[in-house]
Amino acid sequence: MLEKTYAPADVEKRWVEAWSKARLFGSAPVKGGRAYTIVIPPPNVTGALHIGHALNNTLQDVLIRWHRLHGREACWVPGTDHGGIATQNVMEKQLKAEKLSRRDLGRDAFLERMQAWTRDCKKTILGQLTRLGCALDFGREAFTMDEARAKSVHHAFAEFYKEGLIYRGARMVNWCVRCGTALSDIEVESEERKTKLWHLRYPAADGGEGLVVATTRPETMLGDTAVAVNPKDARYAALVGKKLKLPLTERLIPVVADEHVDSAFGTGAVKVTPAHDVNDFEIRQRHPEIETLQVIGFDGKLTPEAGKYAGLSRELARDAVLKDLGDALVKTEDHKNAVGTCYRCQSTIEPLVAWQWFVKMAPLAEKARAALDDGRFKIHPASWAKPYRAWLENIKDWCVSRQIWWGHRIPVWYCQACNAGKLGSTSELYNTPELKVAAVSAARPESCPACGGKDLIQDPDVLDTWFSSALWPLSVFGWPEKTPDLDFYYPTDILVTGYEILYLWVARMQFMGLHFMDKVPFSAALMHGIVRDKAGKKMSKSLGNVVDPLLMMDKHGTDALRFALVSQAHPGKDIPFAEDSITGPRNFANKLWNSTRFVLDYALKNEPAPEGGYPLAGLDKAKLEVADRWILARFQEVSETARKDVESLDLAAAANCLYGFLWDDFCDWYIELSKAALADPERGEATKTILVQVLTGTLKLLHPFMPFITEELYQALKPYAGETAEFAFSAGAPVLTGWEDSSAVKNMRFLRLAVDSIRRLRSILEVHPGAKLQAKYSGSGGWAEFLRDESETVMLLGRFESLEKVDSRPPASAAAVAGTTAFYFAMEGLVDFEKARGRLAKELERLAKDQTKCDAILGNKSFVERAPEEEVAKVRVQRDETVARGAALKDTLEALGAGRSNKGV
RNA sequence: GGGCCGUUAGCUCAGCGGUAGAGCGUCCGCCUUACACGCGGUAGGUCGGGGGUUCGAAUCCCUCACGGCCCACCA
Repeated sequence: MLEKTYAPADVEKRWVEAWSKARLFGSAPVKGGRAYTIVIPPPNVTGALHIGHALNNTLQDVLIRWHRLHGREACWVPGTDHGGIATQNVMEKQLKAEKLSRRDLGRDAFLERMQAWTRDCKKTILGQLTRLGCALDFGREAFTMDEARAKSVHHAFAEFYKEGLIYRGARMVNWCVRCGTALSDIEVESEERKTKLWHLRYPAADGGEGLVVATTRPETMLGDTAVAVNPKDARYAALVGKKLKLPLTERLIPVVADEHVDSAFGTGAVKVTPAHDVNDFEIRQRHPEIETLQVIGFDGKLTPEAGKYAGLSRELARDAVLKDLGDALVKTEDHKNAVGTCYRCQSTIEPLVAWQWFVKMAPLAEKARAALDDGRFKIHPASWAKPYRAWLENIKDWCVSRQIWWGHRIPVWYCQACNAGKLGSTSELYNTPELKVAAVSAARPESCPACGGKDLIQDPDVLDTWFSSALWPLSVFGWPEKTPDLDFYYPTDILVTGYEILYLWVARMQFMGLHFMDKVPFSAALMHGIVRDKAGKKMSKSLGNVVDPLLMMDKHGTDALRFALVSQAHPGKDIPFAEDSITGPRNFANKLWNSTRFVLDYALKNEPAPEGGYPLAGLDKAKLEVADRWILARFQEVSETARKDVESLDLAAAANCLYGFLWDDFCDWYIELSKAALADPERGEATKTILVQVLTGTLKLLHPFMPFITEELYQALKPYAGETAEFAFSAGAPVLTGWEDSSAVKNMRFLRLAVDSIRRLRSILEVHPGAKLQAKYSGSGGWAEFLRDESETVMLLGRFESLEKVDSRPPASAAAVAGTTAFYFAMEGLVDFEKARGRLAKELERLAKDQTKCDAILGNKSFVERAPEEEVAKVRVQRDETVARGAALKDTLEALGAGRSNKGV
């Protein structure tokens, strides 16, 4: 016997254990089987999971369970990501609390601490995923920095190197001063800031007035080595080729003409600082006569080249320079400017020239573009395809070296002898040009292949964390080994992730997969939105609007949380979420619970299940009643709709469709109707069968969305359903064919219309809900006959004591109308007549409006002539019904006028 | 500066060519023998503005406004 209210905690705990014990989610290649594979977007080992992870993983779990239910060899690979800079930052914060830095510890000790942290964090994360109900194949757990994944990374690096797709070069890179490393272009976020545009006068070397440049970064003027103007700009034509005197310094700098300069912006003259600005760097490449002077160092402080400003931070140097410029600062205006910031620590990016490792992207991107264009890869929603293609077509090389410690060490070795002492004892090579590579290998080579030297050092940098993530769909199946897993599961079926990492991750997986396997790593990507708060703001600790998924699970149940998230997760749309989003789904869980209680306790009276249960096959369709045929037809239709929704990746639509069916169709109507049918010895068995089968089937379809409660209820129902699967997970989808039945659907629609109408009238007349009325009905055509057969049903739902047919309206009766059929009941002693008259009058008004509208439409000749016949017929029927209802209401009003109120008498 | 998405009931969102829908909230009844995490009923919308196509438009086209996002080297 089930409790009255569903209590999730105990149920969830039990099934987590049972599933785990049964190794239910394990998967292995099956000959002739059809895989359905997903690799998890591995969460960074930076801490506990947040609600975004809950969404991401719930969606994947729905897909995995759904496809398992529908017969696929589902495999969901779990794992975590070492998380590079992000994770190192977490550790550095911890160290800071102990008043330590990573350099205090040294590289080895630091990495040891990182490993320990990682172990704990992985445990937390996998525990949380388990708690969320994720059907992950835990035997396949992977980590982006474990031994197997390291092999993939080293192999990919070596292959790229061999093919000339990876190279070391000096470029202007995005340098994060706080993190102390270079970043790739897409790891820089741009942030609009209110700042100033400063106008500075640079006098001519010959004593002339020179010109005025406009800048947003006055401190970099110390590194200016030229001024550029547009070649077509007549204002400055005479100055081109001349020298200017750079204020605050003794240096003379040339004026050059360059197409890049926009004459309309600022003063039309641009100061050129090749060491600290991407554009200026490029201008210098077009004008080799320009020198380069680095005045800001990798530590974010001014270099000795900056003279007396050396050692100041960028910010302080700006203040000092502006102060010292004096009259040379001719104007200051407000200006909005986009500033690059580090996506991991939000500090302002400094563009600096450094020696880094780069991956050549154009050839890789070209393959990805082709896969997109010929449909081998599809993005959902499709609106992301365009920006994705644009990105592929304008791609720049990928800076993959990071000057941090936590990551895959770059597998490159340099020979001291061959590099003529350039290496020294330094652990930083980003300032060291033109190094000769001795070997590309994970392990230390015996000796230098070129000179036989034994003094080899490994590149101190590590790879961008996204490099190993990019290989994830390959590496988790053992690539580069040709494993049976790789053969069976690759390419995977779908990748589910947030749109914010489309370029950082999704695109690069496409690159790697297409390059190394010549096959897309996944044929579809489902890009979901971000979970926001109810005001549409991103959740963040500083705003204090974060919702802890674990707390939600504890308070309302995991299934409720999952359903709340999925039922709002339309592809590509953000999800507004607050704790009250869960109450609806929580109530729904309870509804499932109680409908099962009804079937087991009330319908089946907890009798033991007969051998083989109550199979659908045992039904004789010819002997079924309208309601029976209707609910079966609806169920078949709903399973089909849900299947299509999942196929088109609109999981929210599938969830909502099942929700509506269970609550509205099954509970509100079928269960209510079954109460009479169960009492009828001729219909009892069939009704039990339908109750059991439709409920069990719905629970199975809901299982991917709400695995715990459906498992619990499935276990209770399965003997009655005649099922033998050990778990709902592997029970197979309900099989429904041949139950479509348009006449049952039509009849049921009429029945519902009739009951709705009766209920409305009862409510208008304030008939006590418990009062049983003596009712009569009249009507012509087929419905009258239908009602005779269904009088039991109408009596039950309309709460009538009796229902008999009459030819015309009994005097002093109220009438409820469905189509052209009317139900009457006496009003004697029932109502507050005044109030009822008011409401009836209002409804009459509405009907009159409807009728006018119908008449207008039908009076429109071109509509009648040109619209399809069935549309015209629809309006005609509607008009007739409106007229009939109006007449009945008028009668009722009249009767009310004749009657006497018993209120206040 | 380009591009994309959105603007529908008080709130959050479905609907995407045939008389405006759901959930939550409101209000009014009901502890009706599965469920008060419930049942029945009710109010509430010129579907962002303006044009156009069509017999008919929330739904297609154009345009404007307002949000949001992505991309971009205007110093």
